[in-house]
Amino acid sequence: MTPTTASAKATRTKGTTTSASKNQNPLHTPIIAWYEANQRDLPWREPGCPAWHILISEIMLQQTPVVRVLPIWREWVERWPTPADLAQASPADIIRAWGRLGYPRRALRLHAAAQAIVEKHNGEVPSDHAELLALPGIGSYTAAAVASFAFGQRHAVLDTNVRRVFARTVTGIEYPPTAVTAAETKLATELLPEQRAHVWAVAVMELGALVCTARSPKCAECPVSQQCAWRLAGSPPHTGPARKGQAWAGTDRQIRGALMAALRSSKEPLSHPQLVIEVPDSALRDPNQRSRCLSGLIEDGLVEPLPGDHYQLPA
DNA sequence: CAAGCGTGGGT
DNA sequence: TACCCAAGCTT
Repeated sequence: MTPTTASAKATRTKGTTTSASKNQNPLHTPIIAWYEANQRDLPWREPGCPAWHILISEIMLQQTPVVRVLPIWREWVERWPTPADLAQASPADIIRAWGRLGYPRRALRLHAAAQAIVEKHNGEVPSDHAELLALPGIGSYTAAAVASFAFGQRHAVLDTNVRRVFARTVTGIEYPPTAVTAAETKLATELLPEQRAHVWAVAVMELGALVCTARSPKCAECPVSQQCAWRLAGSPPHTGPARKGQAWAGTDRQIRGALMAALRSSKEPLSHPQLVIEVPDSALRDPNQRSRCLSGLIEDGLVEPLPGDHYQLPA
C-alpha cells in the first residue's frame, strides 16, 4: 500500500482556547476510552491506509455489513490500488468484481468517481469536503467520513449508528427519525470535540455498531449507560409510525437482481429467452415488468444491449 | 422529499 | 417463519 494519507495530514490546527478535558460533553471520554479498548481490527483503519482505499470501503459499506465487504474490499484494493487503475477498468470487470454486494450502481459510481479524481484532482483523492461531496456516489455522510478518517479533519459524521447513539443517549428516544433532520445535524455538530474529532466520530460509530445496536442493545456493556437519556427514561419503546421495511418479493428490485446475477455469471452475451429463464416466476408472468427492468438496467449503464436481442455487461 | 435501489444474515 | 436491517445516495 502507498501511504499517501493518514491522520498526519490533519489540516486542523491544534488547540487554541479550551483544553481537551475541559468543557466537553460527558460522553466524550467514556466513549473514546471504550473505543480504544474495543475497536474492531478493520484493515481500512490501519495507519497509512491510502485515502483511496478508505473511500472504497466507505462506498462498499453503504447499507452493507462489514463482514460482507471485507473480502471484496481486499480484492479491489489489490486489483485497483489507485484511482487511475480503477478509472481504466471496464464496467463489466467492475460489476463482476462487485459480486453480490448489492446496489451495483455503487460500483459504477465509484468508477466514475475514480475517473473524476484522475481528471480533476490529478489522481489524488481530494481532502476537501466540498470536493469530495461533488464526486459521484458521495453524499453527506461519505464526504464527512473520508475527510475525517483519511485526512483527520473535523466534521460531523452522521451515519445510522451515530444517529441511533445520539437519539438514545441525548434525545432519549429509541430510534432516530426516518430522514436526517436539521436538529440532528446541529446536535452532531455541537457534540464535536475540538481535538481528535475524527476519533470521536469513529468511536461513536463503533459503539452504535457493536453495543448500541438497533435491536437488543447491549446496555450492560455500554460505557455511557448511566447517562443515557433513553435508559434513564425507562427505555420507552419507539412511538410513531412503524418504519416500513423494504418490499422484495415480486419487486423490480428482485427482478433486476436476478437479471444482473445471470449476466455476471455468463461469459457470453445472453439472449432475451435465456434471461427470462433466470428471473423469478413473478416476472415470467409479467413481461412488462421484465422489459421495464431490463430498460432500467440499460438506462443505469449496468447492461449493454446488443443487436439481435442479446445483452451483456457493458464492455 | 419520499421512493427506489440488492443482498443475505440475525432474531 | 417473516420480518428487520446494514458505514446512503440519487432523483
